[in-house]
Amino acid sequence: MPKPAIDTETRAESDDHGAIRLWLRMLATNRLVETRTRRLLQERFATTLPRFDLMAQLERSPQGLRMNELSRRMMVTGGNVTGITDMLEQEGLVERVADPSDRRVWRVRLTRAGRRAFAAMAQEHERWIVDAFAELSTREMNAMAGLLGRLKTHVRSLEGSDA
Amino acid sequence: MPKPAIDTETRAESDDHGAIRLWLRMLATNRLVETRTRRLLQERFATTLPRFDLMAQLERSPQGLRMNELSRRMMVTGGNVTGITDMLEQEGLVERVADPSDRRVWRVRLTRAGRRAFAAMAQEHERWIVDAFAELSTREMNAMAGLLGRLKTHVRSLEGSDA
DNA sequence: CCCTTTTAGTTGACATTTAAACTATTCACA
DNA sequence: TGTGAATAGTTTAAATGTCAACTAAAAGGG
Repeated sequence: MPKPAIDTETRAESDDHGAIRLWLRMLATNRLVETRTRRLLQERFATTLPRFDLMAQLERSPQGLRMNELSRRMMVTGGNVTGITDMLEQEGLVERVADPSDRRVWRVRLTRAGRRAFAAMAQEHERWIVDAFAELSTREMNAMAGLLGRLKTHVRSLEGSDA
Repeated sequence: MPKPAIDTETRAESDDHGAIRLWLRMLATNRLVETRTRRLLQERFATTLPRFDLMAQLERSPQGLRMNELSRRMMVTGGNVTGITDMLEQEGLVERVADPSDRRVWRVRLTRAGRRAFAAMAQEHERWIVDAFAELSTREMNAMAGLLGRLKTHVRSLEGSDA
C-alpha cells in the first residue's frame, strides 16, 4: 500500500511539535504572500513593500503621524523610518510638517500626490490580498483572526516579562 | 454609552475588508514572534535567525542539501544562501562537499561542530516557540495549521497563473 | 533658574535581502 | 559531436534593517 504523496516540507513538518509545526507554517505562508505582494508592487507600481506600508499607515491618519508613531506601527526601528520617509519625501509623496508645540517633532503626512498614488495602489493591493485569501471562508478568516489576536496579546505579554 | 476601549491598531484594522484585516494581523503576529526569536537567538547564542534557519534545514537532511534546495526551502534568493553558507562555513558549522556527478553542485552539510551547536540551540528554540504558542490549545493550533496549509497551497497556485 | 534626565529624531557602521548580471557546467538534440 | 538552451551557484548594486552614538529640545526638581 503506497503512502499518500505529500510534498517534502509538509512531511518534514509533521515530525515536529504542534507549536513548531504551526510556526513553520505561519512563516512559510507569510513569506509566500509577502514575496508575491512585493513582486506585484514592483511590477505594477515600481515601488516596494516598506514604502507602501508607510503610506498605508499615513492614509489611516490624515492628520499625519510622528516618526516614532510610524516606527511603532510599522514595527521597525526609528532609523529605518527616517530612511524610508526621506525617500518618499524626495519623491514628493509625503511631507514633514513641523509641530509648533514641540520643536523635536515632525508630523509626517501624505501629500496630495501621495494620496492619489496610494489610492491607485491600495485598490489593486486589496484585490491581490482578497484573491490570496479567497481560499478561506469568511467564517474561517474570522476564526483565524481571533486566534491570531489572542496569540499576539500573549506574545506581547511575554516580551514584558523577560525583555 | 462609552465605546469599548480598544487599541489603535485594532480599531484601524476593523475598518478593513476581512481578508486585509486578517493579513495585517498575520503580518503583525509574525513580526512579533520573529523579533522575539531573533533577540533570544542573539542574546543566548550570538547568532541570527537566517543562520539558525539554514542549520535547521540541514539538520532535517543529514545527507546534505544543494544550494538551490536550501534556497527553495528557506524561501530566500540564491545569493542570500551563498552569503549565509559562507559565514557558517567560516565558523566551521557547515561544509560544502563537491558532488562528483555534477561539478556545478555543492552539497552543504552540518559538520560535527554544527550538529552539536544546533542541538543546543534547537532545544531552547523549541521552548521559546512552545511558550509563545501556549495561549492556544492543541485543537486550535491544529485548526490554524490546517487553514494555513490550504492558504499556502492556494497562493502557490496563484503564483503559477500570473508569474 | 540651573542641572540632570528623558524624549524625538537623525546619523553612521554594518548585516541582510533582493534582483539581475555573470561564470561554469550540463543537457537536448540536430 | 557541436552548439544553443537550461541549470547551479556566485557576485554586485541598491534597498532595507538593526543598533548604538549623537544632537536638539522638553521636563522635572532642587
